[in-house]
Amino acid sequence: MPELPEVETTLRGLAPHLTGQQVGDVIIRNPRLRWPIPADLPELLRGHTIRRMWRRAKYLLVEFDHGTLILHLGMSGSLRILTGSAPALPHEHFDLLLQNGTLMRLRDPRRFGAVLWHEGDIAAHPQLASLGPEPLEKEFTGDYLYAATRKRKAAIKLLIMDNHMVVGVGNIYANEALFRAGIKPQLAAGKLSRERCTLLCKTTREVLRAAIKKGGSSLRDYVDSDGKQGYFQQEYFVYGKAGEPCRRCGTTVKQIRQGQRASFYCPHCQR
DNA sequence: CGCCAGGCCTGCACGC
DNA sequence: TGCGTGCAGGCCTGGC
Repeated sequence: MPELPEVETTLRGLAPHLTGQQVGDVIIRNPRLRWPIPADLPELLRGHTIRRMWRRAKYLLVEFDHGTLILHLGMSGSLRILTGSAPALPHEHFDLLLQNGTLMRLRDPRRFGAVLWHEGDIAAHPQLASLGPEPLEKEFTGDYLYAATRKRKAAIKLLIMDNHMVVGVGNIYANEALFRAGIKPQLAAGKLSRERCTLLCKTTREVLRAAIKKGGSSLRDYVDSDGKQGYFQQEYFVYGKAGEPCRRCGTTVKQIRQGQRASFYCPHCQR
């Protein structure tokens, strides 16, 4: 279930293997992801060179001279590098073969992910055009968050998970960032002071950075690994801890539902 | 067996 | 009218 740190780690793992390489072939075993994988992708990519790989929100972008391959891991997707001819296992829907024998393989049991092709300005792509700032870039500041949440009655947790507000903050890290900031997830976003916005901005970056750092240490297993990527086994303060004592104060961690998703918080530490 | 997990798009209802 | 906002539904399968 990739959140931004997993996507970033995937990017860092893939980029050295793919950048500068020429595509030999594309294999689509099952095109039925969130949107169909374009059937003409093999013809589009064969012989073309990967110029650059980068990330916007949770979209992985593989740039060619004539367009961009957009990859999204959805909820259960993972990408890994293989060499030689590895037989495909169930749920391994898509391969990008390079002329040097390297193979990038997409596995996505739940098929919420996506493989798309876009020609022209990638920033104009419908899926990318209306995204908010990257949480780890300098545009995401306390002042920005403060301004963007004024008069908003929605719960702060829902808003920091909203890609128009800031991208890449999934359920786990939203819960953890709010705990670290001492902010109750149900609090109406518009009621946050500027100071608390600044703090939340800071803790959001902290939890994401810490997770990326953890992910980096598992990168050595990237090639020819068994492919089990999953979450980095990080110690969470509140996520998944309903009924357990808060690690900070001992109060029982509560679980509620917001926007059909589980929220966890400490009623004592978070106000 | 049924339910839940999760990202994120789409569509609906509402109010200014 | 049109937009921003706030909800809810839907897509999937593995694991409990």
